Order: sequence, then structure tokens, then C-alpha cells
Amino acid sequence: MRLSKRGEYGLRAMIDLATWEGGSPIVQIKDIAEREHIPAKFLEQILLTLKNAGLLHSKMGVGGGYYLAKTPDQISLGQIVRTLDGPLAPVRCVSQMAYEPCGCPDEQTCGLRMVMFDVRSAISDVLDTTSLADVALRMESGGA
Amino acid sequence: MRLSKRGEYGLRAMIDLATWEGGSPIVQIKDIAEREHIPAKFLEQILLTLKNAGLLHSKMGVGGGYYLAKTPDQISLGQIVRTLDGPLAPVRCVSQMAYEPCGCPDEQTCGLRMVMFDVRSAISDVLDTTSLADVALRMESGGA
DNA sequence: CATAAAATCTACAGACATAATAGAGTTTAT
DNA sequence: ATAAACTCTATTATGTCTGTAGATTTTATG
Repeated sequence: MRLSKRGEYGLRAMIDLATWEGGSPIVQIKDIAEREHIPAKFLEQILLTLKNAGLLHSKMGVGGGYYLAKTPDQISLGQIVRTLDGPLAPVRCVSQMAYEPCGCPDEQTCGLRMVMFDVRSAISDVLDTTSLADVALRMESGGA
Repeated sequence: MRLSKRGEYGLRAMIDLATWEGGSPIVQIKDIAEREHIPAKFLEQILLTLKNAGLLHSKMGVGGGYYLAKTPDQISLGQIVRTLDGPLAPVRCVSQMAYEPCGCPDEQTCGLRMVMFDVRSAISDVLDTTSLADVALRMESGGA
């Protein structure tokens, strides 16, 4: 049930971009890497993936960098995690975004599937309803 | 966020043991393997792990097999998953059973940690409050 | 006692995923 | 022209996952 480093770094970087008050909204890879203690070349790949998923925009060349593709309240943590770590569902037969049959004779009466459906819902209830703006707010107010 | 095959097979086997009505409560590896379509030698390791964790008892020799160490209502799915797949927490800094610091400068104000704490709670709210007896009940009543 | 059924234990192997690292290429401001 | 910055592809090292193999121990039973 664990989040990969890729997912963790990606979330940290996006939260950094949503909360960084250092002036312009455009930020360089190496600055995020330094602030968040992430290997720069690894972060490079991660941000590129997030860009290709439409969550980030970028500007090349001198003075370039990354910035959020939408306002922080429009980007959910669920989108970020799915982009970097794949489906939230513990088993694919309860995935909304990437369903696959899991081979049990009858999915309607499969006990495992019923419970895993609940787990999937519980996870997505948190990650899909929490935006970067929500995270920023909680950080300011010290974690309510 | 996914459940390993080991975890899936272990859960299926435990649910099988909790619901099997074929006569005696003691069941052989190969019977479970056949019913649940699990490679027998792999299941062997899994059941041994569950036994060493105190969730199963066994009897060697002719007429032997495995049986639940407690009644189905006393075994939660959380115990099974933790035994086979490790901590439920997405990141170790929010794990109850296996806490480790994750290196953020201040855990109290770490946005990622706040959210992952909620995810951990959501997962354990499902898995730690659902027993094998609960699963058996839902299977009979067709999934409420 | 011999035999077969069954769990126990250890080792290993192949495939895949993870977590990076490397380096060449492209775009852009100055 | 130069340097800053993103882009893209490949490669590597490590580990985990999934499973297989085989030898060992325990026990019921004829």
C-alpha cells in the first residue's frame, strides 16, 4: 500500500509550486530539487511526466521553468498520484480508471473485491477531494 | 497503492478458510489452492507466514492441514495484509506499526504528511474494522 | 514397521519495477 | 555567441515480486 519515491517527490514538488512565495510563479527544477531534497535529474523526469499529463506547463530557455497548469484548487492530489504511480485501486478489478477482471468466478459475490472496493473508495475520497490549495491552507494553519 | 499477489492470495485463502463449509474446519493447502486458483507452492509459503504471525494453526501429517487460530470475527483483514504486505501507510512517517522519520524539516507542518496520514487512516478504517466474519456475512447476503 | 499424506524450511531464479544517472539535444533571453 | 533551462532517450544498479525446486519432518494408519 505504499507510495513510490516518484509519487512522493512529485507531490512534494507540486505542493512546493503551489506554496512557493518567492516572487514569480515560474520555478526551476534545481530550485525545487534543492528546497525539497530531491535528486535533480530524477525530478526532471517526474516534472516532465506531470507536464505531459497536463498538470504543469513549462517555459524553455533562460528565465524558464515550470509552473502549475491550473490554479491550485483545480489540481487534486489524486490526479498527481495517478499520473506518477498508476491507479489508486489496490486491485485492478475495482479500479475506475483502469478496470481489469481479476479472475474470480463471480465478481458480484467476491468478498475480497467488496472490501477492496471500499478501500479504493476510502483512498480516493481523500486524494480526489484534496487539492493543492487545500494542502497549502492546512500548512498555513498548522494542520487542522 | 496496490495489493501484492501475496496479499491477495493470503486474503483469499483466509476468506476461504472462514467460509468453507465442506465438513471439518481443517483444510489442506492443495484444496485451497485448487478452489482459489493459487499456485500451491506459493500458497504454502503464504500460509506458513500467516501461521508464524499467529493467524493460523496447523497440524502435520496424514489428515493434517490448516485452520484459523481464532474465530473469524477475531481476525481482521488489516492483520492479514500487514503480515503479508507490510504497513498499510503509504509513507512510513505516518505508520503506526512501523514509523520512521521521512526527512522533512518539520513533520508538524509537512503538507504531504498531513494528507498521507488521512489516507492511512482511511485505509485502516476499512481493513482494521472488517473481520473475516464480516466478509463471510457480506458474501452470503450478496454484498451490502 | 512401512508407507503415504501433509506441513516445514531453505534456496534460488526469472521477470519486472524502482530509483536513479548520463549525456546529447533543443529552445530562448541577453 | 553564450549560457540557462527544459527535453528526450538510454542505461544501470538495486531490489521486490512471483513463483519453482527439493529436501526434511511429522503423523495417521494398515
